[in-house]
Amino acid sequence: MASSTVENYLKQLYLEQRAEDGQMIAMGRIAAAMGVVPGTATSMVKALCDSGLVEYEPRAGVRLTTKGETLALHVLRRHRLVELFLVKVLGLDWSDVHAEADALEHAISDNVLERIDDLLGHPTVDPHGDPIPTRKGHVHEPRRMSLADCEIGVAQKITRVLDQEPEFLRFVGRQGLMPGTTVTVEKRDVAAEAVVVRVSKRDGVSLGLAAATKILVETR
Amino acid sequence: MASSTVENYLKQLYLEQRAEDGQMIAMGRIAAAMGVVPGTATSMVKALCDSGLVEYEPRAGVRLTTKGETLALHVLRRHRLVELFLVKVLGLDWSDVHAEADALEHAISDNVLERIDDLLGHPTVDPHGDPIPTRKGHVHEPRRMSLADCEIGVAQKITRVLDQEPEFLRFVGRQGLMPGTTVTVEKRDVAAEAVVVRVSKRDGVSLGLAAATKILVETR
DNA sequence: ATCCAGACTTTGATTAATCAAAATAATAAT
DNA sequence: ATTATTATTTTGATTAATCAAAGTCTGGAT
Repeated sequence: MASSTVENYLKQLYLEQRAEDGQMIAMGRIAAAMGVVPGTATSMVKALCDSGLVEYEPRAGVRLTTKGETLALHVLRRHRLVELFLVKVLGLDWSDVHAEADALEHAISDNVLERIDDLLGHPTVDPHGDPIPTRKGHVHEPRRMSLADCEIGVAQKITRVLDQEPEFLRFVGRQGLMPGTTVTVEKRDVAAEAVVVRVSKRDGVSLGLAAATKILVETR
Repeated sequence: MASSTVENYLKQLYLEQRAEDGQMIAMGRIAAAMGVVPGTATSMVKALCDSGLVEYEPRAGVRLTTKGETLALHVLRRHRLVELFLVKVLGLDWSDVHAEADALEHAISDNVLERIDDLLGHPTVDPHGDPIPTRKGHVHEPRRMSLADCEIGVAQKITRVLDQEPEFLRFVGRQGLMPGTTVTVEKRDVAAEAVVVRVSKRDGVSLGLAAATKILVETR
């Protein structure tokens, strides 16, 4: 059995790998992501390598093996199903569930997880729009188009919010920019790093380019 | 924050203390209950003593302090609410939930726990009839009367089953002796260590005295 | 009173995960 | 090409939890 620590490293490696698009992940990144000093990451990654969960080239970086990726996806499945469960069944606020799920994802058996999956009706995305890997460890990560680069003046459906920080999520919720909502980008000023978005009939919400990048959409 | 290990020792100490009726608990008992060698229990108990969670007298035994008992009751509250939740909301079998709850009880935040409590309507007992401690850490442990010592020929309501072994629980379930059921003890042969119980209109179920001791009742 | 058996404690090692700080390699700047 | 900067790896220690095995009580049995 993989320890919680091992599961967390694998999950984080998977997320970094997605963000960095398949390259080897620099040791500094994973150390920062895990909140440990670099030396700790080095020795942990070596151990993961010995277990066949990652490939590790000293001074080049680290990459998940197929085995490691499968395990990472199982952890991610638990995490995201738990998040949705906490929102849908227990009524927690979507800005809180990330932290709760980080604890629960290591304590849930397959048996319990599948009951949760049944209860939720085999959902495909969590409350932030992140895709839920299947039992077999498959994920559909669709092409990424955000409020920062989608077409202007055309109706867009918000599908995903790429930041788990409670503060950001509360902001998004306040502005009604949660997954499922239909919006239109009114103008985008790259120099000023500002994007103005119209939500339903209300007047435009303006947000920074960095924030806009974290809100993914799909043309309706 | 108390580690899962510390929480488990406290929970076990509480349960042993209930079973042994307030005496000091022998180190051998707690070692056996935790499944560790005696030396491990000694050093762990010393650590608990340093944290003010137990009183420890070398070669005399160990006893929870008020602080330790409060913490133990919080763990037990989590355990029992989770058990009931697993049965009522996720539909797990009552013979499986003990093991599941052992893992989950350390990963559940107060916030999530209180939502579960709300969802279940502030229950007072878990699926085995064990009382659920309140948020403040109070438990009502009623006087214990079992199928082995209750009055014969009088209707009794089963209130509690004192064994978490899946095999025993499945037997109890098969015979319809779960908490809530009304039964009557027909005869009891102490020499033969046998008890015959009538469940509803069906014919008598006979069980050993040891098993009868583990099924608590309350005269209707 | 002495001895013995069983319960308990000590001691020394081990494993997983971590940090601090020193050493090393690779990259960028002059 | 040499130097300076930065990332990474090593080394040595630490903490929590554990075991194995050796040592020590203590309460009966003789």
